[in-house]
Amino acid sequence: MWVMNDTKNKIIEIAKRRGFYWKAYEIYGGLGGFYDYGPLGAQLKENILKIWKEQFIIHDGLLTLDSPNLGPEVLYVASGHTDKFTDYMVKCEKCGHVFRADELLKGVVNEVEKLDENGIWKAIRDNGIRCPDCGGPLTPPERFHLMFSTKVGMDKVAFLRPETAQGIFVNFPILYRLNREKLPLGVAQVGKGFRNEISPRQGLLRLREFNMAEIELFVDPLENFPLGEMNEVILPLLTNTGEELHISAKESVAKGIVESHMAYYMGKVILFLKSLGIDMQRVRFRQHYPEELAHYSRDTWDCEILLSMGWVEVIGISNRGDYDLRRHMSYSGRDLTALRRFENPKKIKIKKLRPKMEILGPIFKRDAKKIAEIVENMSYTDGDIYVEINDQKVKVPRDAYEIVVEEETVGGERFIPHVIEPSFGIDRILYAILEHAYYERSDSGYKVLKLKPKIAPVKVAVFPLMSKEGLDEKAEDIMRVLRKRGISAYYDESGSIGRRYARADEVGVPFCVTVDYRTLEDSTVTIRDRDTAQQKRIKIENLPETVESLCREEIGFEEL
RNA sequence: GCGGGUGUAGUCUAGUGGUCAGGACGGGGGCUUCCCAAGCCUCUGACCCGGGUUCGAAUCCCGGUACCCGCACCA
Repeated sequence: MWVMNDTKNKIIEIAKRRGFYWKAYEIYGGLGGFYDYGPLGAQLKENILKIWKEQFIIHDGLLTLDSPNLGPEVLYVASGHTDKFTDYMVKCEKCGHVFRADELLKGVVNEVEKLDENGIWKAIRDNGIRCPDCGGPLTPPERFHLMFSTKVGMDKVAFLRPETAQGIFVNFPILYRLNREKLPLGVAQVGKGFRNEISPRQGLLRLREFNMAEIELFVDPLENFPLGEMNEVILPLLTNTGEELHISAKESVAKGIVESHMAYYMGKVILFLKSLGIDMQRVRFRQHYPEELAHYSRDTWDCEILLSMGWVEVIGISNRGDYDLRRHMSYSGRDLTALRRFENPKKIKIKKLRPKMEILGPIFKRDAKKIAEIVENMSYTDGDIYVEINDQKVKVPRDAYEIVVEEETVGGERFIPHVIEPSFGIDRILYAILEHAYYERSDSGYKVLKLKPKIAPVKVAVFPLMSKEGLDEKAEDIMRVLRKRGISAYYDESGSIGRRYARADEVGVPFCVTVDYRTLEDSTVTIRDRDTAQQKRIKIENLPETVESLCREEIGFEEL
């Protein structure tokens, strides 16, 4: 374990020294759970997100949404977060241990979740509950809010979003229309989330402000999702019954282990992580135990990556059912349903009431028209009808209407879509990439980040073998040409050539170009591959193109 | 939030109640016979913050803050 922990410390050291990330606000002593991304880290994050957007948004034609970080109180009341995100904590006065009050009262009091602060305190005293560790007396409960709150304007309570998802749910009707009223409808949002963690730890792994990329896939629960290209992707599964399986996505659905939409995304996640350079031997999907599920979730599979501190959740795929839309419907009063179209529109015969005006008229005079309207819209009935009009109940006799049978065509039925939510912790993924990319060369012990060219923050370093006799100017020219092609490049003439290679390796620069004396004779340069330290010589005029295809991973270095 | 530990240049670290806080690596400049962190010269730069004890505190004490480990928490 200490060996593994060592890796973590080395990553932290490089991250700070070379500019990937570091604790925020350090000159004021720092602030727990907040980090700055430095030049390399910010670029790395951007590259990760670019690939994410390509694979999840563009490839699948999802809609993108960019909604605010702050939301009104009612939004989070409806979502269930104000309830579920507030814990009442009690502390032992003797040994100082802190407990969740609801945990202590479970089994002692019915409907613990309905108790407020006073109710909890009363229940603790009435039942003589004491510290489970040492038997000491407990303090009154204290609220601990896991959402950051603030005021909008003078006094309107608002919360910073703990997930980007709610912004998508409340926009379902618009998005549904923009998708031409078709399901499945996938909406993606990349942005920040905020959670006031009790104790943020482990650097980038537990942040109070973090980067997330979320998809809400609205589906018809009656429809099975075709897995397409994901059919044969092998999923490493750990079920909540403790079963470990390596089976294809297709099989996982066929065996009833994974719901089809979720299986599709699990396949995509595997391909995504592979393209980021994550070691597939250290990836698994772990199914949540029923008691572990979030308040909105019916089933959750966490994608976990093995890091030096153990298995770490980086992506969660949840089946949120119709929880969110149902809640927002009831709190907002808006219709958030979708239409399930029948393959063949159904003809339905319905019995309706048709008022007979010749009878209603004489009885009700002026009110006859209004009463007729009411009767017309009533569901089928027989016998005398009582109708309320002008605050009075009046009797419509049976002979004042007749029963007719009408045929209607029904095109479909309305239902609340279910939501499948793959949610990506970008900061955790970024950290996992660094750990999996890190190694020390066996011969020299030098540190290397074997970042894939696609995500490497810097693609090329250009060196003059010596900074004289025009080699330096030539090298700087080459760097400028590369930059103009949109390739992130830097120039380095400081120190020996070996040191410059080492410096580049440590931050994962995949390719180094060196201008030497032969360059002046035949306009060729050497290009060096980080992972093998091998060099090839190519013409300067071909360099930008070559580097471009290398960085797009269209060709490998060995093919040069 | 609790218990334990830690906090010295960009990084890793030495150190003691009392001269100028030492080293290594890094970084800048220069020299060099220059393709994998070579060498030499030179420069750069630190005692987490606040209070207390003391003639004197980076060192001891208290508080804060941050990190690490454990507990708890982690929708």
